[in-house]
Amino acid sequence: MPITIKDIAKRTGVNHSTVSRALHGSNLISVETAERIRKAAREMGYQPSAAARSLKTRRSKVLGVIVSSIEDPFFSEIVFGIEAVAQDNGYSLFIGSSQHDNQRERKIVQTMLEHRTDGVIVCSSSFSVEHGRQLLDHGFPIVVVNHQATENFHYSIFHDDIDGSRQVTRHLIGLGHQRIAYLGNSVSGRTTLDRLSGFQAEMEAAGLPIPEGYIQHVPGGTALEGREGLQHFNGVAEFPTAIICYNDMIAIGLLQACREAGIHVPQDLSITGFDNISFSAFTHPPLTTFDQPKSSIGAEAARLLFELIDAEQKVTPGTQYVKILKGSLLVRSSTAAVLP
Amino acid sequence: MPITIKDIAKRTGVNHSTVSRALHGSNLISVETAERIRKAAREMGYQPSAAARSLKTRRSKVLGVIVSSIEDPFFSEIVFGIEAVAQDNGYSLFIGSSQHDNQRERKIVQTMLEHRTDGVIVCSSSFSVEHGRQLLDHGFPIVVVNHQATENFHYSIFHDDIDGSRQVTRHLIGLGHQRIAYLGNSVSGRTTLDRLSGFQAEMEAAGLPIPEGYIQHVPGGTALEGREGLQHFNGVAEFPTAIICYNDMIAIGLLQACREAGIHVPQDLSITGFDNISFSAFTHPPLTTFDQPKSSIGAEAARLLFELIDAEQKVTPGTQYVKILKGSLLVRSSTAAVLP
DNA sequence: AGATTAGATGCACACGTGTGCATTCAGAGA
DNA sequence: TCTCTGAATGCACACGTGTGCATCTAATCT
Repeated sequence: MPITIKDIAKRTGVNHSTVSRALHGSNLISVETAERIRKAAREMGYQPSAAARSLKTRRSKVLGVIVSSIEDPFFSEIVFGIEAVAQDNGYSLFIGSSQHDNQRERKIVQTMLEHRTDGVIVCSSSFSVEHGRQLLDHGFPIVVVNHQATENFHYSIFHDDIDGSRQVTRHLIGLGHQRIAYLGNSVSGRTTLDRLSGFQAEMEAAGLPIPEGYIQHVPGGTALEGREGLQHFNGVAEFPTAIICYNDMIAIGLLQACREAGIHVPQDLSITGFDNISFSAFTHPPLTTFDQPKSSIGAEAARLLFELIDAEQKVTPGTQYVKILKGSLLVRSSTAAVLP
Repeated sequence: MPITIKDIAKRTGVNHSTVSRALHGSNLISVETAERIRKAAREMGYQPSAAARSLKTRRSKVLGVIVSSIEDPFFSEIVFGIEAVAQDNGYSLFIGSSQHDNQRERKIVQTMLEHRTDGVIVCSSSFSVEHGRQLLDHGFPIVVVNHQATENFHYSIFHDDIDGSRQVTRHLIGLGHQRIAYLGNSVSGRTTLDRLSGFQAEMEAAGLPIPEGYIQHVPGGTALEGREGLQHFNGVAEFPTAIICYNDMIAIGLLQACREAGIHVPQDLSITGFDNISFSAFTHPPLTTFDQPKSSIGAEAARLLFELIDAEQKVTPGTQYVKILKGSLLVRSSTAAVLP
């Protein structure tokens, strides 16, 4: 049976409301009694009941985080950034990973609703519009991270994928590459399209053509899908000298497939990733990639959400707030100058 | 302003207690009114308040999970197993990652206490005894996973590291290796010691000596520490033909260091990992490792915890329950027969 | 000395839900 | 017709906390 403020009140001979005020540092209470009460609370090992507090204050001091898969190192670094900011503001996190499963997503949203989470951060590109609407209808402030359907949510944090992709492409062009291909992820929506258009824009700026079949998409973002990618390019007229991959995991799979096929990276083929997950430093060869500021993205999302919570929906409706963060190119050893 | 059962009561013209019973499927309520109430609840978009419910029932329907670092793929797979069982039982998870930081750990424990989590699963080998005691003093059921100080907690789930390590060692001996070294992680306590003693036991059973300097420890379990490992063995009289690593990440770092030093794996040196994190299938060469049933371990921990919750501390005190799970050897390409 | 004021504390209600007990009502049995 | 029984529903309190208002005391002012 946990200790309550009434227990403390009984022991110190005051009313429970006095205890409540003393523990909140209210200046209505004299310093001596306040100190006496705090001392008793410490000695008795008092821990306030979050349930009772949030029932009364209508603030749960909890943020909901919905992520497609928590074991994906990309997302866990974003969560890391969120958690730091949340802790600084005295908030805890409710994390749910949907695993791209609508049923699980439903249960997670249900949990957020029941726990009256003060706000929700969505880091799942596949998050369904229906569930988003459900949260919004219940008045939940929402911030989405890298989401495709930005028109459905008013507050988003984005990474500048176009800029990142241009930097990667420019790096390859600078190394003398002319036949550069793009291997995308067809299920990731806006993100893959931005990276594709950044690639296209930079190629066009350099006056380089993109041959037939040089733009391919695999249905997913894991290493297994990356392995499949190689087969696509084996079918084109002239094999590329460089392949830009949608993300690190695809690049890693492609790397393995190339090794098995006797294609040497970077001598025969340059390969680039995207995201800079921690593992990409330990591939063979270490992967040239684009370092997305994952932790900052998470932190920024949390900060924006806290602003919304403080504003209590008093922001003018109809406005759309979008914050765009930039990353930086990380050159390792999977790219090299093209042979003359 | 969320919908409450009183709102539903007003609309259907009954008392709120009738609504409460109807939504719980109590047979005190006539089927017609119950259906009428449920219909109204659906239409109004009612979501019960977790705070109010847990305040009244003294059950939060939330499990706490304390993990040392959530971005470690090893832990996230365990969490995955926990989450599945929790969801089946109508529970949600409160996840906190301590990052081996006592201050953060304190905040996490605080959160669990305030939210009156129905139980706690600890997956952090560095979890402090002091915080464990604090949770126990407040009557929290605790299940620890792979924890070193098992004597402080009554309920634990373990992976059979001794057996696993013996299987790995036997595999190498079967390939003809005689000079086998062990690269451990000095900060991981019991786990590394068990893996070490499994190695020693199997070597002794095969009548093989372990030369001076063949047992080394690095202060951590990441790839960077694995890289350091190579230097240790460069100093010994005769270089080993195989190195058993504490875990996959260390093996991956060692693999990279070997490549840079011109040591060919597995021709010159066999290397084994431990845990089978998803990434180990994509190293070069793919890593031979021991597949720890991470998801099952998490699931088993959750099941045990639910038993404790149901028993409501009615278990006889002083008893110690330990469940041990076994994994299986996974042979890939980082090990090979020793050259004659 | 009496009136006023500021400071400190208690009282009582509210938050949303669950549940023991009382109450009502209809139908069955005597 | 009257009593009894069981089904269905309402009443009221409790869970732990926060807060507006009332109350009380002692100090200050006129």
